[in-house]
Amino acid sequence: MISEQTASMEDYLEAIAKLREEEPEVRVTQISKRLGVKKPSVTAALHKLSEDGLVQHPRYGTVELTHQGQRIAGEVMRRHEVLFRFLSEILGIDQGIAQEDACNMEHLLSPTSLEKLAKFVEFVLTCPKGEPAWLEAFTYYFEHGERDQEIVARCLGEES
Amino acid sequence: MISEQTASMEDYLEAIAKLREEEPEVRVTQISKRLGVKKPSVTAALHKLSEDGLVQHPRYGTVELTHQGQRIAGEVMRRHEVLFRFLSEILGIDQGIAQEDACNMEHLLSPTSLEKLAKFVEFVLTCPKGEPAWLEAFTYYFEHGERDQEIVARCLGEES
DNA sequence: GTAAATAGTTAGCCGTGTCTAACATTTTAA
DNA sequence: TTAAAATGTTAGACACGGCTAACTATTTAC
Repeated sequence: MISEQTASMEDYLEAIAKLREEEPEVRVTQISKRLGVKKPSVTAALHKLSEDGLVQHPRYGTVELTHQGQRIAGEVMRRHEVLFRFLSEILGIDQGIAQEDACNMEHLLSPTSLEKLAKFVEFVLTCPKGEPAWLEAFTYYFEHGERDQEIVARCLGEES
Repeated sequence: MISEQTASMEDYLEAIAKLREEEPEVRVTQISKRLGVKKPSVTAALHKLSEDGLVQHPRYGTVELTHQGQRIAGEVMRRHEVLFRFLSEILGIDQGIAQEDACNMEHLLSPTSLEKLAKFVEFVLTCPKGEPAWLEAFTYYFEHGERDQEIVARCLGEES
């Protein structure tokens, strides 16, 4: 019942959880394809996760997450989601790259940073009147290398 | 002259570069202490980096980065710096945790995301009139769970 | 119902990166 | 100048997480 998992094991848990959302049965071959690893690697990983009480996997059978496994998979997916949204929706990064980066970093973000980042994303994207002026200003700044004075003035409002 | 390095090797390069900033001579023991690994691990790493043309290291001697090594170390440090500033100065995360998270993620951020994030940090922190109102608004939002209407109004300016 | 195809496992290998124990070198200080 | 301390290396082990080759079990199709 060990819960601290390596990045690799977290990837397996996440893959199983995602596959489970798509199909009623999860099998070694699906996991293998999804993660781009060979089947014996999956078998080995499942064996380890099984020992840690995170998956159930009868020989030649289907794969199920235990409650613990689901909990961890959920945490990983949440980190992925938050990172992905930050990268794609706030920084405006191409979705493919954002997915890749989120996949890589999702194993390393501390709980503290996760919560702050989640709030930050939520704050920005649920801003009254939609996307705030400063996000627009950032896009302009990134593309042109300098600020658009008109947007800046709008951003600063009556303080300017 | 291979340049794609693992996270671990990047850590060594970064540590050497940082130590070199502090002292005129870099030795195995310093690297060992800084990274929290035993000396034989350092020796092994230096051997590999030496083969890749990234460090110079005579037996029992001091460690120097080659130009290539410096270049890579510089890139890692830049990624670290950008991540750290984002986490600590924008999200307002405790410096210790921000350092840790930056250390972990610095090996994984894609060039695209790095540039966007760098611009984002620069944009926010060099905003005319200092810290923009929305950063203040975010802090309030994070701490209280809801928006301060007065700040929102200020943030939105004449658009509201 | 049996043969072929598919799915899954086992065994054994490899590279990475860590460690300890033992040895070698260099530096320091008496 | 030489003995002790500090520094660094080598050798060998181990965990992790991939791989291939060969085997076993299950499913499919005739």
